[in-house]
Amino acid sequence: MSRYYVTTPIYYVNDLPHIGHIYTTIVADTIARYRRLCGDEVYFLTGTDEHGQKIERAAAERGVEPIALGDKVVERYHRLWDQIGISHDDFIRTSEKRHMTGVEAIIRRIASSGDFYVAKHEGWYCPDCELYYTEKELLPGFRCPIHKTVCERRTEENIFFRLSKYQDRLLEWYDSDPAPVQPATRANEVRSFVADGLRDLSVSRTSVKWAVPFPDHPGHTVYVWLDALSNYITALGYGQGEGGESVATDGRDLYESFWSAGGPRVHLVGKDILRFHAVYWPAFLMSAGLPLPTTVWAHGWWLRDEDKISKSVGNVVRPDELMAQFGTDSLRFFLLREMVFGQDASFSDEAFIDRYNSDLANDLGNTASRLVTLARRAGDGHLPAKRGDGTLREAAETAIAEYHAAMESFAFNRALESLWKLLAATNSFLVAEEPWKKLKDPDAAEHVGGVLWDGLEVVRLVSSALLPFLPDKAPEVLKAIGAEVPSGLSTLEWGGLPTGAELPAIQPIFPRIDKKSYLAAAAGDDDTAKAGKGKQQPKAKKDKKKDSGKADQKASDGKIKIDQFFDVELRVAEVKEAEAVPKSSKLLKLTVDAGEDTPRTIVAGMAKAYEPEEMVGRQVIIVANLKPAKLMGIESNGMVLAAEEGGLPVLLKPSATVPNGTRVK
RNA sequence: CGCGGGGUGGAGCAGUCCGGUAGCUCGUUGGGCUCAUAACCCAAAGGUCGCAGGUUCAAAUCCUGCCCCCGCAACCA
Repeated sequence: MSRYYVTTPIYYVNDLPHIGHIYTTIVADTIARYRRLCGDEVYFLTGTDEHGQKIERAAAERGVEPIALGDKVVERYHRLWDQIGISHDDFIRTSEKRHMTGVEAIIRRIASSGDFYVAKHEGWYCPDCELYYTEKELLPGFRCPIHKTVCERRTEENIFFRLSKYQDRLLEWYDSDPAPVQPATRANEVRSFVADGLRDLSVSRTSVKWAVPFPDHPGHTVYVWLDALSNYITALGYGQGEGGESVATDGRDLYESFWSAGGPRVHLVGKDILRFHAVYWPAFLMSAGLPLPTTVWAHGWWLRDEDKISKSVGNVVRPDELMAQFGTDSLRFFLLREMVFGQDASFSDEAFIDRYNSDLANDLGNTASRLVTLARRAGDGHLPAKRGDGTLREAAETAIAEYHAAMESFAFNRALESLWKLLAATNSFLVAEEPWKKLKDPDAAEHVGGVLWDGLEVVRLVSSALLPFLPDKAPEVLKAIGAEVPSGLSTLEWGGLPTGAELPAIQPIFPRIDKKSYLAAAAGDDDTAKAGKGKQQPKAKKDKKKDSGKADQKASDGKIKIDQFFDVELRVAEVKEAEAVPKSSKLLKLTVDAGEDTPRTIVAGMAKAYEPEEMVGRQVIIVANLKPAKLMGIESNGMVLAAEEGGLPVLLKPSATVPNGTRVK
């Protein structure tokens, strides 16, 4: 028995919860429940990250206070976690006083070790965005990519953290045993990132108001990640005492118990934010002289292939609907069974249904069901009077041992596999024993009872082991076989099923899903959804990053005036030279004659469909009065028109040869 | 040399860190059973573990080189 601390990242309230958040949180919950089942004292933390410019701006757009925006999203999280059965002990919000006080305390400790310094930061600043852009991000002429206005060269004073100072200590930490960063491939990535050299980190902003004020530096606020990462200890009461010490909650000093006392401190994160957790956070803690986490575990992503989603009915992702229809436990089960923890995996309705039917409905549900029915017949509505303790016992003990080993290393899929191997062994055992043939034979009664008791005991063990995975359904199975819904250590030891007790009839706990009709219905929904949104959606997706101010020139019906069309100068041009652009998969550099004094260079995204050789001598239609732009460092003066089919361009050309430079209208 | 993921029976994937008869789910074929949620059991077919070298008694697994696929980014002006 020990103390165990497990956290999810705190989720940014700019985003509504999605499958990624759900996954991490379910994993953390499963770990927490497992540790509790093993008798550990567990503290499980999740929460929300609420500061920063994005929130500030999103709130301003809606004309509300940032905190109101946070409140709303937090409400969603609470509802969702409640629905999924997340058993967190605390939910921290970075907008809370307790957190902000704690952040201050951490910052003071870092400051006292001399790791902050003030320096100037210079860059291109857009006053409308209140943001710095790198030169790369700017449009030609140093214009803001969003507002198209000219950015100012501005200098800001920032507080920097001496991250570089911790390079060696971080490298040492990665190599310590047991390895704190998991899985190993991710640890290697982090190690090489650090080994390449660390630059000091700017940890304050003067442009962001919705943030923790930086202690002793009026006008500065704390960089969101320094703020956010601190939650892992501020939630435990760190730094909230008068002198910056930790403070007890409900009579317990949580920080002392779960952080500084030396038990496991596990951060679960998505691989996208590993760097913050495996580099910045430990460095902050080193500087503050505080203990580091024991494990930072980065998991993979749930993927879905856009093409597959639209083309094949079986691949539509709809966790909400699946949850609503088949219960949150089946989603929990799917996510943990299907993904090798640490790697990426893909999500599809079809895979979900297959898993559900074969694992939950058939192997678990049906096995429980056949055993209960048999036992009721054999025992006249009662559990067998005596235990069997036959060959299944050994199989069960092996499987449970494998399960524990897998759970210790977060190999959830393997833990589940072991349990399912045991269920298979049980079905196989039943067929070998054929208890249904001897139900009416009084001489065989004791033997049959033993066989059935053993089978049910396996179901009890498996269901108990599934409590962390299926907090809702596992107890149902246990009740259905006449077992206690257990707590404590002994639940996973052979022999917990009572004998002789009354056993009511069983109802299907995991009713089979009719895959065909579900997928057909889903396909129907999909078509309707497509018909409704079809027009804007692909476009909105493609342009979402670059373009948000373009639409305003169009009339509301989407039509333009003819003179607007004539603003576009289309001309016939002949390709004189063509070559592939080095290191580019899509671009060809063309030199074309548009009837002008000098040939012009156009860079066109057509390398996937056309070889440079076949372009030479060909006439194409170009937009001649397009503003020049740089592509892969080459200035392009115009654009070649093409129809797009299947993602590939198909060039336009005049149906008869005309002089170069001929106007097209 | 942009970053990352991957290439294992028909499909989807484990196994690779810590070499030792290649495994799971689904599907296919044949048989069995009839207690159970059209479920369950048995058997079979099907793989030169991307390619080529190397280390080793032994390589899917370790080393070297190479090929291919998929995301993302840069770049479809």
